Amino acid sequence: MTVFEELKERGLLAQLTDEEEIKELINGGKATFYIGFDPTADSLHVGHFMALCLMKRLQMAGNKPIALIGGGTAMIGDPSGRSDLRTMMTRETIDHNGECFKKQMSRFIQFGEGGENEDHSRAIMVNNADWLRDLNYIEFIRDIGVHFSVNRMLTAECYRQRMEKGLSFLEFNYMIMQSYDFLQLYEKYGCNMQFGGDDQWSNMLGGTELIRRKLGKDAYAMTITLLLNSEGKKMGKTQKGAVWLDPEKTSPYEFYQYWRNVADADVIKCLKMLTFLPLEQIREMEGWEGSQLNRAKEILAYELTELVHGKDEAEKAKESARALFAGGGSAADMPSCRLTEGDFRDGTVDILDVLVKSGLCPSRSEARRAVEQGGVTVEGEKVADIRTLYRPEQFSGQGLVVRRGKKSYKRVYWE
RNA sequence: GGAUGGGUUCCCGAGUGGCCAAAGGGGACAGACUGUAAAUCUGCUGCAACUUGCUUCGGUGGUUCGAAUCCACCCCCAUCCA
Repeated sequence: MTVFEELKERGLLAQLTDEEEIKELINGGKATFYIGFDPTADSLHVGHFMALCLMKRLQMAGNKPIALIGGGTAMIGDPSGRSDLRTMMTRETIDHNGECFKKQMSRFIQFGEGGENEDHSRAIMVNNADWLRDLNYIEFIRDIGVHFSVNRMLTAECYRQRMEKGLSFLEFNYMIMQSYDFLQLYEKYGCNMQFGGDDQWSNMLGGTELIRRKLGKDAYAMTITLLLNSEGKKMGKTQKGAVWLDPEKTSPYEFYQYWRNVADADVIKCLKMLTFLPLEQIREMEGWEGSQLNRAKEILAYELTELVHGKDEAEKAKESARALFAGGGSAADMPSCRLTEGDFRDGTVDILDVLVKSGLCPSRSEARRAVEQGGVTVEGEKVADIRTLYRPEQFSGQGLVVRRGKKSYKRVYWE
């Protein structure tokens, strides 16, 4: 099976400028393609992960990836898919974030050193801050700006949505900057293709058109399907925010749990789009029904945790989850928290403080509610009274497993 | 710059002087049912205290026994005009 067929089969492809050409190029390993990442946070998240997987797949087929860190474009902010203005970030923050991206990406993609005899498919990383930040305004609009029609730009989906809510001139320029990136990469590295999320389509088209007008050459663009859940919302978001790839921001256990809990309707789609499991194996799972799908979710969670955090972490997360949900025995690797001297008053802590200190509840009021509604368990015993007290020695050794609701656990201990 | 309409608790959105911690919906959370799913039903949703206190309605001052509600100034948003 060719890469192109595989991508198609997995449901990753959304829009393409020229299907035949693109198929030819990527199947033959002749493409040099780029994907842009705006460093708007200090870690990549699940949304980026799809793009990284795509990069990896194409790299394995012999194509050369260029990871573009948007140190310049991040200073403007992409209006696509947003209903409000982004908060402006300082140059320092953007640069710091870019560095963080770089480290995380190196785990997935093979980067080269840039030597002459290097394999074509080694990836390179560039930062558009290098050519965007020092642009001269007049020169730029004369040179590049002439090629853009405002009338056309306004008809682009990403701007149309913003016509109601308001769109600043700053953000309006984003498309032009991104198009300019493509042109730069085309000239410098012979980059002939751009990939990105489906919400990037109009920005990407801007680039191919700019290259045609400016150089009279053809370049191609292809978008990948946005990973939406069955309710039509972007996946990888929780009420707490994004699901991060950085273990400090989203622990491997939480990461695992996120995928373990996807809706029935989404499992197969996620397996296809996010994992590297062979398609035959996934097709088999498609036939699974009812509670058997639970098994598929476990596979999904394991696979992804392994990809992102490694085998050890994936095993640990799986064991913890099994112990908590299936067995009841306490697992050593579940999230834990340590109490300190100051947490005890008159030699005791009440259950509410335990809940707050462990981060299971944000306030005593909420902790009180949780207990009153029968949602709190300590070592498997339901806590009925909000004034239940605990002594330090009860937390020694393995500590106590405190549970709030069905899915939030913390092992609370005291040295 | 001018005119008009707006800024309410996580979100949408009522509320035009006390009965407002603020209707209603959504979301989130908890319970029941399940498969760590969905749907459904119930509860709950500012903080702290066991029935009382404290902080909130763009900002700052003011009027009043009392203001989300009235007044002044300011900031921000939308629409129309320039």
